Amino acid sequence: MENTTQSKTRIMIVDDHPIVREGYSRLIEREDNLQVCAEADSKSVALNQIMNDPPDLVIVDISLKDGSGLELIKDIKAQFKQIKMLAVSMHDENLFAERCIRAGALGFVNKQQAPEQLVTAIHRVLSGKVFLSSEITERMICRSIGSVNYSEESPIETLSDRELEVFEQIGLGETTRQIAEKLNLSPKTVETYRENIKHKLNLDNATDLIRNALQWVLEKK
Amino acid sequence: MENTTQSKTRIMIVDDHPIVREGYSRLIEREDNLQVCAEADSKSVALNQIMNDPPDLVIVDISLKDGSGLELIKDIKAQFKQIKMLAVSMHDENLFAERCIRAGALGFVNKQQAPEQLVTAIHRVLSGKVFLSSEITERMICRSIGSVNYSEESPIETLSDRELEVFEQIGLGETTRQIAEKLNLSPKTVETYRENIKHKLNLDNATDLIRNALQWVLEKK
DNA sequence: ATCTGCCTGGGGTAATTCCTGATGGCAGCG
DNA sequence: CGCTGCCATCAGGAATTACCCCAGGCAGAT
Repeated sequence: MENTTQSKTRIMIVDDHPIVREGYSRLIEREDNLQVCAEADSKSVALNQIMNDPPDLVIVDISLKDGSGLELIKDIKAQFKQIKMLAVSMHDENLFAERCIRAGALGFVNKQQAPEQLVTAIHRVLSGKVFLSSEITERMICRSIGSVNYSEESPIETLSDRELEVFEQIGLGETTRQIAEKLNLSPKTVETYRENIKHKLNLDNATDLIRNALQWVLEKK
Repeated sequence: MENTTQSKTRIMIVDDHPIVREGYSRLIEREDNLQVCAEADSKSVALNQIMNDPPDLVIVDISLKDGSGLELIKDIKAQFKQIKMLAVSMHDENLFAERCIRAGALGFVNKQQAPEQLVTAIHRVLSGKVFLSSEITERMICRSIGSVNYSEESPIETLSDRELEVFEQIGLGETTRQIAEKLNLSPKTVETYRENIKHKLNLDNATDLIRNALQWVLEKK
């Protein structure tokens, strides 16, 4: 971190699990031309560090404590256009891969994939190309062509980015007020999201909502 | 893995995320007297490997693909009494720590904790001691003091029959009103039960109550 | 240029939560 | 027997939240 070798590509890791960051570091520093220049465990810390010392590439886990990594990706894209981003998640790629790409990432890797995949993804993204699993690639193409019915296997996919964030927080046991504080929103806004989610998922009341969200979080679907 | 130094303690890692396993490996192999002897991404693979070549300690992520890591912990305890176990999870320790200990693990570490914590935990567990956060330790002690029977039972035992009935209904997703109709009670009465339950189980709000009730219902099977 | 969806929040009423307290029953105990 | 404690049952009232309707700004699509 203190030794700035000129030739190496500088990578920043954003994940709220220190042990996972260790894993990334190990994989990255095994490569000759890559080095880890910074780590962060939250959106705010990440943005600060990027401002002080911008890296070439940021690896973002989209499930962060203080809201969503999706927000971070959008912010980085808005403020630092030249920085490339690779999204990582333990969640189902069907649900998040497209969102990450739309938000501004160039690639998406699932944590269950092999470690070599991550390295491959890094190199592809650094060269400006997109890295996605073949399934997601195909799905995105089909959808852009207009095959309407290639989408929405689960009603959860119909949730917007923000709604999905709130849904996850509900599943983590947070109350409306707590979610509002975490995401820096008015409680009223969070209430609206809860209403929207209930409509989209066809849920009748708050109890059902909590139940579904909890189940989803536990099953990581 | 190929170099079998006699003096080193042999550790097995069970986690379904390869990148996370990398992180563990890096931390463990930084220690002079520890080595990673095997990795597994599921319960069945883990049990097979243990049968062929038992390690000294197993690190188990309790959220595995093929069911719960809790099952794995129980199985290992049943079949290989001498193997020590350390449970790891990204989920809230309040939800799982006690269960892991009851299942047979000697320690519990949250993935959000610092990496050094994991190393500390490994050493403690290897020396036969328990590793838990101070919060959980205190909670478990308080509970054993407060309850009549000193066994490792949950405070759910302290609920009266009626309270338990209501608790189960909550876990099944019924609202206060629905429960009142089902049990032929005034909604007010059901509310009182909910209050009592929250007190006895030390829960702060309705969300936590639903969360615990649902968890309990799911676990009964 | 209009339309649609998303993000953000406010207003107002119904419902629920949460705390306090009350009644009667029942069981144990001195 | 009277006292005490626990349980089941409900009520009152204040605070909070859920729920439904609505709206502006903004971005992308048609």
